[in-house]
Formats: sequence, C-alpha cells, structure tokens
Amino acid sequence: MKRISFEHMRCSLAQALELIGEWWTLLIIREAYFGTRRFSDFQAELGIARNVLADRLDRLVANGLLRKEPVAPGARREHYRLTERGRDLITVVIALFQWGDRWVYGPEESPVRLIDRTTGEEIERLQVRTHDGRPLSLRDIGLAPGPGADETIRERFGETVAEDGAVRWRVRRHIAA
Amino acid sequence: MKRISFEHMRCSLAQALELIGEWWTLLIIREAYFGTRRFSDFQAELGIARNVLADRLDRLVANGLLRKEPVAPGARREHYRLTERGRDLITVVIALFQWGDRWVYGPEESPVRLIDRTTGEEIERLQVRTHDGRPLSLRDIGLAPGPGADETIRERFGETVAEDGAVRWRVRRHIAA
DNA sequence: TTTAATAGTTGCTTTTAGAAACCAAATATT
DNA sequence: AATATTTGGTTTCTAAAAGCAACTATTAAA
Repeated sequence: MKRISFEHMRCSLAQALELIGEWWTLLIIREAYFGTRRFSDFQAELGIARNVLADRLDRLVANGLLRKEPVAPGARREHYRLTERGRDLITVVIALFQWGDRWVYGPEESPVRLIDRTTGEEIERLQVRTHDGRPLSLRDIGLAPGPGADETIRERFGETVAEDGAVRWRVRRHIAA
Repeated sequence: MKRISFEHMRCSLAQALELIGEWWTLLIIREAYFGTRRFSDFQAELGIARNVLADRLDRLVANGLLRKEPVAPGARREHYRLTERGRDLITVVIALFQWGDRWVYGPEESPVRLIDRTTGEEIERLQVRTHDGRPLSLRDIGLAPGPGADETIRERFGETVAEDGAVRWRVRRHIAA
C-alpha cells in the first residue's frame, strides 16, 4: 500500500506516529528495553520477518532512537542500543502497556508486572497532572494553540478579543461530552 | 502485505497495539477527542482515504473503542463517539503527544498546548511514579512475571527459590544499561 | 419534489509485509 | 591455518493493505 506520511501534519502526535507508528516498531523498542541488542535476538524473540526487521532498525537508527555500536570495545560486529531519545519513549510504552493490561487482560491475567525495583511494589498508573502535580480529570484537560500553531490550527480554536484588545483563543475541551 | 497479528503474544503492549497500532487509528482517536464525530468530518480533517476510514471505524466499533449512535435522539443518521475504553487512551495520546512535542518540535515550536482548563497552565509531563506517588527513575523500573505469565515469559525471568522454599523471580531491569 | 449532502462501497493501482532462500563477513572450532 | 558455524543481513517472490477516484443508496434540506 502506498502510505501517506504524517510528516506534513502540524501535530506532535502525528510526528511521533510518523517515527514509531509503523507495524512492529514499538515492539522492537519494547524488546530493546528488555535488553535485546542483536539482530538475531530481535528476530527470534519477536518472530518478525528479517527484511522488515532490517528496515525498521535502519529507520530507528536514522531517526536517532537507536544507535549502532560495536558489541564490545574494538569488536567488528555491531548491535543496536537505545539512545536518550529512544529511552524517553518509556511513558509511551508504559501508557500502552497499562491500557492493554486494563482493557485486554484484567489484573488477574496480567502477563508482566511493572514494579519499583527497590520495593517490589507495582508502579502507579500514569496520571495526567497539573503543572504543580495535582491529578487532573479528563474534563479539565484543555487544548490551546501553541507558539508553532499554523493557520489551520488557529482556525480550529476560535479567536476572541478581550476588552483590553488582547487576543485570546477559545480553549477547546479535550474529550467531547 | 499479509500482516502478522500480535494477538497470540502474551504481552499487554502487543495487545494494545493490536487494537490501536494500525496506520491512522490513533489519529482517528485524537480527532474524536477533538470533538469530531461524523464520517465526513474525520475524512476531511485527516485526509484519510474513505475506504480505509470505513475499515478503521468499523474495527474501532467492533473493539469497543468507539460506538455508533444516532446524531440526535430519534434521528436516522449515526455518528461515532468514544466509549469509556476509548477515552481511557488519554494517557497514551498524551504520552505520544508530549514525546513528539519534545523531540520533534521544541517548546518554541509546539503547535498545540495541553492545558489545565481551570488555570490555563500547561499540564505536567507524564511521569512514572511509585504506588505511593513518588517519581521513579528509569533505572528503578523493573519487570516481573504477572499472574497471567506463561512459560515463555517465566523463562525470561530466571526462577530462584528462597531458603523457605518460596519461588521468587529474578527481577529484570527495564532499560538495559 | 427536487437537490444536495452524507456515509459509505467498488474496482483498480501501488506499496508494504511475510516467507524462504541465499550470501558475505565475522567468529569459533579443530 | 583450514574449516565450520553463526551473524547480519539482502534478494526474490507472493499476498494483503493503503491510496485514489468513481459510483451508489439513503437521509436531510430547500
């Protein structure tokens, strides 16, 4: 299938998906988190076709989520390690993980637990919070145009002008009622 | 392409991706968050091919992330609304959003801001926390087999038996060093 | 009553994923 | 040093998705 790229969309979500939204990509990242580094190990653990794996790894390296480095100092052979950029996907991975855990398996069927290594306790579910750390309910999450908003985006938020002449944007509620 | 399903994998992440990991799906969810409900509006906003949109919407309804309901009480025509299950993807969407915001645009180029509607302040970045709410560093996140672990999973965590005969599992660090 | 909009479907093309076979380089074995 | 094996791919082929445009049936608007 000729597939449309999301690159032209001015949306952080679309950009993220452009880099990690392909089939297999996030499972490769998961596998890297798990400690897998070598081509054959990714292949064997995931059961992915070798040509597809090669393509995904290339792309992840090109996009700076993985980097290739010698398996040992001075060795010829190389393997794949997460970069800072790749490691920062942890919240994405955990968010998906917790969602699947909750809505596909229940708590009694969860195959893997995410724990605090120092206590062994399960970690908390990810929560949306205000800038000062208070949990924020869905209804109170809003959207507003950012500094990089283009015309299309600003159009979706209506412009309003206050009495003092300052430009405001109508805040859109996240989640339609 | 004949595409392998992730359904057989005993992994919450794989299950989540099976339901929302296809091309376009998460952008459709985003659009639904934004308030879009009708077929043509999804199509026009996203620029997705109509047959693909039809397929995705069907699948999302079948999987209980969206539901079809009359556009108005008593009306013939129907549109699509998020279910509880779909709305609970908010952390996934925000995690991806924040990642893209950080690593593709910078703070100065962000097209859309996520805010607390009551104060107008930007929301906090999602953070991994312990069960009692303290922020948890990457290095302290661990994995252990859950109640629904199968043989393959348990194999990846080595089994250890304590003096009292109780079975323990070696905790695996998330993120290889 | 006619027109227009909506919500798809159909058929065709292009691209991607999967499978298997193949191959060169690096490493391990004798 | 010669041989075997493992590793990290590439190539070729097939089948299924995604894109595109044209078409259609139903609902709503004028």
